[in-house]
Amino acid sequence: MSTATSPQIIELGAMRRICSGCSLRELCLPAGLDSEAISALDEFVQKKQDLHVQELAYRAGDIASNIYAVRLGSFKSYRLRENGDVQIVGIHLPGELFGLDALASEQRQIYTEALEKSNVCALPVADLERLSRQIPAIGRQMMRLMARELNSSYEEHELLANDTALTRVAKFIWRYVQRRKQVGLQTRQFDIAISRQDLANYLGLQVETVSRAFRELRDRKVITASRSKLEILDHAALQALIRSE
Amino acid sequence: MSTATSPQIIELGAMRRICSGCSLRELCLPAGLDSEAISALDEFVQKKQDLHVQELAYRAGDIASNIYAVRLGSFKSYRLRENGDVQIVGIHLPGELFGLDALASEQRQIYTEALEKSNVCALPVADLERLSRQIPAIGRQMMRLMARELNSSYEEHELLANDTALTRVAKFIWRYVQRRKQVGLQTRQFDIAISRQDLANYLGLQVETVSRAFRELRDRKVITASRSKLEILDHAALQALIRSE
DNA sequence: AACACAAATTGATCCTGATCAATTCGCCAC
DNA sequence: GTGGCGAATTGATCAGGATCAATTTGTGTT
Repeated sequence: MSTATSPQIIELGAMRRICSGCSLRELCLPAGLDSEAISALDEFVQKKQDLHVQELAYRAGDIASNIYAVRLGSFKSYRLRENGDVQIVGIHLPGELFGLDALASEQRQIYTEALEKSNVCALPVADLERLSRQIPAIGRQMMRLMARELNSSYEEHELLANDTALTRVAKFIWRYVQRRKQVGLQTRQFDIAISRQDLANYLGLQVETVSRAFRELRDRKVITASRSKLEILDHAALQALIRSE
Repeated sequence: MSTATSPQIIELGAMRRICSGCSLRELCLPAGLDSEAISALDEFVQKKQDLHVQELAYRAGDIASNIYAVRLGSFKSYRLRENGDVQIVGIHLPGELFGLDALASEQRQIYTEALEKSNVCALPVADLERLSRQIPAIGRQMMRLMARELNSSYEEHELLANDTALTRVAKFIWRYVQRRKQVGLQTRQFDIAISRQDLANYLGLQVETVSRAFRELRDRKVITASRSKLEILDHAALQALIRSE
């Protein structure tokens, strides 16, 4: 039961204080930077932060003082609709950045909340701006990361505009697995801290529909799933489901 | 009949070659920059470009060499789905930038096509990068513009995940009007170059459903609409429709 | 002015996913 | 281990929008 989480714990132990020693450096802000640039980053990336379940990294209306890199755990970003309902607009996994949307000292438009016990690097925006003036590569990397965000927002648009419930869920799982693979996490069986309710909300569906999609995938022997435990039985079948749309 | 377009023609005449004299400078890249920074921009923003209906500013796979500012006309950005279908992910109006998603010399992921006879400023990315090294304010402005893009992608997520067909159409029209207001264009009656088909595609609906939503809005005396001519009869009612979701 | 063609509208029916309503399951506290 | 509670599942019904099928309407052309 606890085997699914143990690789993460080992990884946490291996992490160093700073980018140079961080196992996520290839995927995070330092990706593609030379060692000089990374050393410069190291001086600023000292602020690490633990967050417990449901703790907010920031709330809408806050002045954006940091961007964040997920070291461990996961997060959801959400807006509050006119009627007070939550709309989840993003999920953040280890090695990914969040809070980029409020760059250049604007006010936060969204809330970002830990889905489980998590740990982040907080990167002060002011430092980053100063730094990218000294080292252009860092500014360029920031741009690249924001561009990546934009591109994945297009993928989301596509999913929400056209895909059936089953396809949405299958795509979500597939992409989730790909993102885990990126950072060297287990891709066969693992925990997803995201509740069915949150997943439904994010995918523009109802909980019941998501539940039925899971059952369908279980019936087709593509996955096994019980609460937060997920096991991919047939990666190929999952991919096939997505391609056929 | 042609009265709806004549304000635009007058505006075109008033435009200068460069940012300093451009009527859109308050909303475009130069927004918030001091006159020194704008002068620096002026040296690079010389490349203007006319595009005819259906002409592509760029296609997926291209190396991104420019970002674009719409001076006149409108554009749609789209992805090609696995099955070859188009998925429109963005609409660009005068005073807005597009092509930001491929910053930092990545390959284009999307196509951007003129919806009508249009005119853009093409800003070479290489120049911009050099420029923002000299003048930090320009780099910061770029960041701010990308952040704005991200935030509007969250609004789109919300719309696609939760809103009914009528609300989607009402929101689209409302936001479209707000964007026109921004740049000082008519907000009571005007042309929308976007076809019902494209609008449906963008909003994740079928053409017939969009058509029925227009009829509903017409029945409620909120708008009049015939093909591309649109008139807002009751701004307040339109806004009320959106708020009630 | 009449024609031709594409775009938009309208109508009828179908189907996917929403909604309403119980259970059942997993997990934590004691 | 047992109890309790929220999360998830399952079932039955409903409805909003998709789909299929004609028309109608605009618009540009000769």
